[in-house]
Amino acid sequence: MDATQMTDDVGGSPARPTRRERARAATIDEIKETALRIMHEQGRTDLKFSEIAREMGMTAPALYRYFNDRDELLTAMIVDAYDDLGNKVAQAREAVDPDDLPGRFYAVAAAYRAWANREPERFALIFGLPLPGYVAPEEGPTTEAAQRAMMQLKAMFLDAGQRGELRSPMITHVDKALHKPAKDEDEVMTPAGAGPLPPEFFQACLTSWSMLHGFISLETYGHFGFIGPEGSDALFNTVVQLTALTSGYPWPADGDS
Amino acid sequence: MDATQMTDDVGGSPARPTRRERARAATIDEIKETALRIMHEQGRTDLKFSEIAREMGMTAPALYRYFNDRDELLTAMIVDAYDDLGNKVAQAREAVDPDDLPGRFYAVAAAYRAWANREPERFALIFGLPLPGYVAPEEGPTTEAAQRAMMQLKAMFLDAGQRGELRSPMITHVDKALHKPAKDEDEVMTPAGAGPLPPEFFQACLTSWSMLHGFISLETYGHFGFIGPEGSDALFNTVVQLTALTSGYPWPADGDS
DNA sequence: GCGAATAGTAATGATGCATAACCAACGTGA
DNA sequence: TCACGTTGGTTATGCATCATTACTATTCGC
Repeated sequence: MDATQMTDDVGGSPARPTRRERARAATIDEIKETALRIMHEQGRTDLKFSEIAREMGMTAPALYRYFNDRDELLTAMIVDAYDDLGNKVAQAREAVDPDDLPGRFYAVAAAYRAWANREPERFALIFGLPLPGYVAPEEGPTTEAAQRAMMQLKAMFLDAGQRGELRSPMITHVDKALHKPAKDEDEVMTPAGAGPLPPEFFQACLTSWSMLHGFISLETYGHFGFIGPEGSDALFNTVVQLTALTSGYPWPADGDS
Repeated sequence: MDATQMTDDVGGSPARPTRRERARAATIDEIKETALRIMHEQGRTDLKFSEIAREMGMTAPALYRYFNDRDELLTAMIVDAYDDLGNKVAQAREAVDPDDLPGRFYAVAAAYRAWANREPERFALIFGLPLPGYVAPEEGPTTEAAQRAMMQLKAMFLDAGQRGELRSPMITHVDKALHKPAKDEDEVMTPAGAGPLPPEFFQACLTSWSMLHGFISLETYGHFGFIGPEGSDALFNTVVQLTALTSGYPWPADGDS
């Protein structure tokens, strides 16, 4: 029934994706790539079936074979965006010596920033005002994808915690409401084999996200244009530093980068 | 020529706005109010002349008498949004005892937050991805309005500085690029009769903005839904506290609110 | 009151989404 | 190898919306 789910259908033959399935998957990828390209070219986050089809040398109704409606395609685009962001961040983190915790923290922040600056439309797609008609499917794939991406930050704190490198976060109160995230979500967000993250560091995780996200968001949309690129870089370094220091994450005594 | 500027036109008859001018100004206000209402009702930041007109009991082409094109109306909406935000923040600040600096800081942050939560569309309009076709007029009114709003934060630091209440911000490097914002902008952003803000506090001003903005942006777009309203409040308090502490702004030793 | 500027309407053309009906191609099984 | 069913695609249709042109009515100011 659901066209988009036929590709990764379970039960069938996991070893051998049939020829048709491969062709279908390729077309789906091409649709998404085309949609993404149009988003970049035009600086918008909404999509027009007719335009995508035209760009692909197809006709609009054909796309309905692959996505039942606009929202389904949008959902796929959002999930892809979250996953791409998460992958880029994870990749950046793992490219740094595991013992260099500050380096990993900086790499994660820098990857987040670079991704946003490189793809403002995708950034807006997942972190901006939801598109007019769009309603995210309840408890659906977008939420899960968001949690996967968010987990990258949490994993970093967990890792530092397991190495006993976390200092106490710079906060006076740890609020009860933040002690326990919903259980099922916690399962998703906690990497296998890791103990639970102490509540104060979960809170630190969220404040870190906020701080980094604020700079990145303002920069991405051009609100720091008046301080120039060098100013932006300097400000970013400062924000990263403050984020690490306040969250209890290891940071060199006078390190600037 | 420029329809939107006829209302606050200088030079003309300052004492006596003619009947036509008054009617015209009223209509312009109604257009903007209607546009804003539609934005709220539909959760979108773009505008459709036809819809605005219909809502006003008019027809679309009539609006072109007041705004030459969509961009002109958008510019007016953006300026109004910045001004409203700035006013609300200033208002909140001035409602607190001038000697209670932490209270003022919190009030400003809370006003920023409340404004964003109350008007997500306006928030997106000025802090989100620019609308597809729209190009902000160079050196135009939007930039000035943005600076006026931003000045509220700067003024708060200036005031604390004049009272000798500022501690050193928690940063190791003050970057040259941030030392001198462009001169003309500095004129706009510095309230009359105040000495210049030392560079490290200008930097602190920007980091404060980033930190607060990050939380507010994520919360406004529903990314903190999973921690619930109490969790959001707690997180906000923490972020405000961290912002004040890291920026050198006065904050009680163990104050939570 | 008269004329010009201003406000408003009706008609036009273009575009987009979505669906239905129809056609082509491919691959599997007899 | 040939026919049939599944899948992919196009043309045709209905509906809705928006910006603009050309035209009409109103209203102010002298």
